[in-house]
Amino acid sequence: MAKRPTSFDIAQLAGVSQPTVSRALRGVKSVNAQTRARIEAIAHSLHYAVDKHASSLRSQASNTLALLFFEETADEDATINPFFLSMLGSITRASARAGYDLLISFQQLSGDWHVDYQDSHKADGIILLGYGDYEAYRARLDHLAEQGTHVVRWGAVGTDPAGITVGSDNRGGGAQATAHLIAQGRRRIAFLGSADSRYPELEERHRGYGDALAQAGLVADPALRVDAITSEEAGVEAVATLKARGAAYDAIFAASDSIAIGAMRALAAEGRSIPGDVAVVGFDDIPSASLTTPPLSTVAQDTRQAGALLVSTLLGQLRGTAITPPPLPTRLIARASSGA
Amino acid sequence: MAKRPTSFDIAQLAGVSQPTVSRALRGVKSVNAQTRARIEAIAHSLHYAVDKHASSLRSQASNTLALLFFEETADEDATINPFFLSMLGSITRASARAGYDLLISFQQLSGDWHVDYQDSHKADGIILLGYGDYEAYRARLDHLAEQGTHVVRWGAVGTDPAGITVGSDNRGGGAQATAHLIAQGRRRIAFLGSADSRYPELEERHRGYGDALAQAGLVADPALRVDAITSEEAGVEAVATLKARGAAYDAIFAASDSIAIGAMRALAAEGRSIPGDVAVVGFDDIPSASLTTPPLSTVAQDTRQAGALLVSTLLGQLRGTAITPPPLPTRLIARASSGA
DNA sequence: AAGTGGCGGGCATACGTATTCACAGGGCAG
DNA sequence: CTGCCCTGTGAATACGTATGCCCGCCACTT
Repeated sequence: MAKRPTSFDIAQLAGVSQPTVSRALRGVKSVNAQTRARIEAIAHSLHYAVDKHASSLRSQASNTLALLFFEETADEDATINPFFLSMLGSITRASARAGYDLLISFQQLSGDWHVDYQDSHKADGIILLGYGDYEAYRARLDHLAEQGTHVVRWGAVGTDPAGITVGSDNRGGGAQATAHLIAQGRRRIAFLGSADSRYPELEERHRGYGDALAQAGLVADPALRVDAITSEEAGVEAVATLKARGAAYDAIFAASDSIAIGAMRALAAEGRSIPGDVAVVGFDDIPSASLTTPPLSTVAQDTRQAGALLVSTLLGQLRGTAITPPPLPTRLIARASSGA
Repeated sequence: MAKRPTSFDIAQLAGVSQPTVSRALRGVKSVNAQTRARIEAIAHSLHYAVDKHASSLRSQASNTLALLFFEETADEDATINPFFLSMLGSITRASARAGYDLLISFQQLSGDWHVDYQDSHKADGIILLGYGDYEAYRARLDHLAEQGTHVVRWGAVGTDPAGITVGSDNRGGGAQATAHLIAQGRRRIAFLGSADSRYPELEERHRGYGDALAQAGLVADPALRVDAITSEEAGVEAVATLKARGAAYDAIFAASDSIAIGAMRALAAEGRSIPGDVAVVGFDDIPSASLTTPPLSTVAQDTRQAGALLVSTLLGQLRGTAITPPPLPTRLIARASSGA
């Protein structure tokens, strides 16, 4: 009574053998419908649940996915990028819906996560989340690929050199944001982000920025491009850099909301009005974006779809039907910061 | 070469038996130091990692914890309470530090999560997170307790009738917030939350509110207490309710930041200035709190400690040294919304 | 009447590790 | 010199499930 029931117990009560119980509960069709029903009834009444470890050991499949968040630093209170956090929900749900458990962990780019999950059979597949210097872990990704480990990343579709990547249409989103600013009559639009290939999604957003400028017959002024990697501090510094350069600008397209929020704070400190003096558009639509003063216009990524797509792509890989899905469309959300 | 190495492979290479490998890698002291060193070297060079499922099956311990977020609704885009999300980091880290993997999932209060984890051996212990009608899942908690499942909840310490609970000093925090408002010269302080025993943490915060009023020789006016369960909508409605009642008030203590943010929005819509007409204090210090206009004063819970404490308490239970830790201290963060 | 296929299900075994027991050899006290 | 304990290690086995293989039976062909 105190012990957990096993498939043998069920078998005995049902008057069949243990393998039949196993087959019945997993829906193998070679089991007679009546027999199955009887077994299921007994299993249910005993609160029987398949022992996950025994099952995984035998079948060599853990029915588990791992979600790895990458952090730039080992800092304990480093807050995870809110955008990735917002994908947590949809990933969790999509994973559950597919019948997979989800392991979660935070990793440094430099750690040896690439060994842990593969070799211990903890998970059948891995989802990687986090901006970060791509080159820094490319070697590890390649290593995983060699081993046949299944990995999906959220990143810049079609640009990443290795592995399967799911992502938004960053270039299109960058163009949307920039075109929107142009439509508001802005002409001197600064780009706060990175055109560096180590950050492919930011690079793509910068390309979109260039696309929109070109479309409007404008020329991108190098003096208006400032490097900034996703964080509020980076946004603050970027605005300081613009000031130091003496650059004149009437709008900012920030490659992420975090940068945008930092930039807005810095602008306010400089006494420049938003959107009067400077219109601002961000990227990601994190929850805080609607609470800033003024509320931040931004390019929303479809996080709900994103999670589902990450999981389904990964499962496709597991089943051998690997596909690289097309980029997800983005959506411009015009709030007050861009003067809409 | 293509196959994962097993402990037998290591054993063969080291010229010992498989059990010795098992012992060596787990640090059992009966293994000769030289032998151990040799085994470890070989294991490392082969990228060997213990198969989690085989290990768990044999030892009957999964070395895994489960983190369950409770949601009120089955709504797909329901956003998780940001406060709980902020504990994710510290829980994840604390769990990893203790050598445990962490499974995560979202559950409806009404689901049958109480069966899944216990009976399938997925996890050695469970961490429950989420406000919610306590009565609704009390039966399930009791059920788990009977089975000897190890569970820890984040909640109201000492008030919850069953199971081990870790939580902040909600009563003290409520008093801090209220006393702060009184110190700002406010006398008609509304409480937006719940004094209902189904939400013990909110009830405790209300008690603290009462404590502070009494301390100042003030009397709690029932007309100033409005029910609101953690959400921005609830905050909006609560302010509407106050207006409908024609209640006069010069301050609001909201039992959570979400409520406070909703309330501030409603106040702004009514044309009342913050903190001029109404001072506002929230609870939780969610990330958005510093971005509102004006920035929201609030009572911060120590989420970092919280995660560590949840995990260590749970592990204590597993080891049979169960203790109920004292409530964590809270900290008042005075921002502009309270007129500081 | 003798094949011929399914269908349903039992038997044996494998998955990779941890643990119990037994045991060899050496040191040491009697 | 004998018995005894201690240190290290090997042999055997258990954990609970999934799966390959085989077999008995019945319904149909020819």
